[in-house]
Amino acid sequence: MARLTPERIVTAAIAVIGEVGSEQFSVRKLGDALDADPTAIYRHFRSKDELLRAIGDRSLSGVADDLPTSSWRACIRELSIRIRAANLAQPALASLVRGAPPRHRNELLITETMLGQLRAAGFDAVTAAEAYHAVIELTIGSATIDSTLASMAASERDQNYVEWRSDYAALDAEAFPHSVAMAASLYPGTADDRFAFAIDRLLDGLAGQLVPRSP
Amino acid sequence: MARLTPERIVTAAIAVIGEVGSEQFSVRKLGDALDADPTAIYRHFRSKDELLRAIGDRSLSGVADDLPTSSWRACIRELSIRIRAANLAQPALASLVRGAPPRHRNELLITETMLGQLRAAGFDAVTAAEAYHAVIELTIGSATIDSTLASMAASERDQNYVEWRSDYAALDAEAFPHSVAMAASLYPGTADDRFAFAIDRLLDGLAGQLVPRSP
DNA sequence: CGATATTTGTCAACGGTGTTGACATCGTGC
DNA sequence: GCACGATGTCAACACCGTTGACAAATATCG
Repeated sequence: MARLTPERIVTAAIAVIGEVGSEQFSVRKLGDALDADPTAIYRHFRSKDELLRAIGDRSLSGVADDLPTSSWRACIRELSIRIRAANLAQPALASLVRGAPPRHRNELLITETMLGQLRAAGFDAVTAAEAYHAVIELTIGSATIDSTLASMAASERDQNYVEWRSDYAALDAEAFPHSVAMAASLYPGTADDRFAFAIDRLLDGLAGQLVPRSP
Repeated sequence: MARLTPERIVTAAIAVIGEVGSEQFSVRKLGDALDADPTAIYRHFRSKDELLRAIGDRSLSGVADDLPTSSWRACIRELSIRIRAANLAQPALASLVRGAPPRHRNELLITETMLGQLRAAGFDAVTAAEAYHAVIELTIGSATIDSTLASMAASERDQNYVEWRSDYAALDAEAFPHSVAMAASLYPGTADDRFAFAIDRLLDGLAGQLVPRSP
């Protein structure tokens, strides 16, 4: 019987990443966690990158389940919030999104769901595609920027915000008047709040593209 | 006289990245390009990460110069397009944006410019901060997603699009009806076009937050 | 100028990485 | 039972970022 399977490897890899962080994750550590020779992994994945993609897809499982059906906006909003959360929890997802189109199961499900919602909302094919790309870009960008912060404890995170704001406040007020004046207002709310604001404004703008003259 | 300076090192590093790509960039290759021992670099930068940040800031030079003054939307639009272009040309910028707030000169200049435009447009401090974060998130996300494609030749890139669309078209039409139906419409226009659409819709949404009852 | 102190470049080395090829072992189909 | 392919093991390759000890060059000061 095969002791190792792709599923077991991915599960163990997620556990290892949870312990040591995605930066320090290595094939050798994964081998140790599996009580197997590190190179045995290469019997199931062609490369570490392929393994990372599988990890990414795993962490997207369930993301498109039980979404709100009240409106296309509510559905896409919730979906993008979940995608962002999955990315924050699992930075390995980054390697899945880099340039390559969705090829794995859960990715395809996300695309299908979003395209379906946009079409049902009344967007024509090209605009729906553009809107889809826009939502994904914003979601990935937010996750990328917040990823370092998300891996910190809440208190440490707050401490960072305090420091950053005082850094801005300490700038040369002549060269950077607005930064200084707004120092206290920067990084408002939580990172989740800021993303909610951003996606809501994007959805506002997208809604404006809909049926300019029908009702 | 000091043969090596931070400026020379950064310049050489950008050249090396241009040749071998940012993935393959290493301190040893940089040392070769400088005709110096690789470890000499550590006399000028504490770590490779610090060097990457300096590279990032260098590639942002001029990004905030001569921006359109016709409207806040035109200004922010152009600025974000330039930031995205800089990120695509120089993937090392990614390490600059990950979680850390702007600390280098050009980054601070970008923040200052954008905050100033938003305040002048009439946004209150908190909303201006939220809008700033939203624009940056979308810009970084688009650059992240497009970075792999941007490093390819135009013909190769087109070839990729063709393949991806046919991948979608070949999906199971029962499980992924919208993906199949819209296969030909996916990845519309150029990546630049798609970003322009996205930033315009986000700016639409942000404009909707302005003075709901004044004029 | 000379002597001294600090900065800068060189070298060897450490501990780590992803990956490959040769070899042994195991489970399964004939 | 045997052969064969899939899987696990081991040693090794070619890299990587980084550090410490030492030499050369430069700056500082009497």
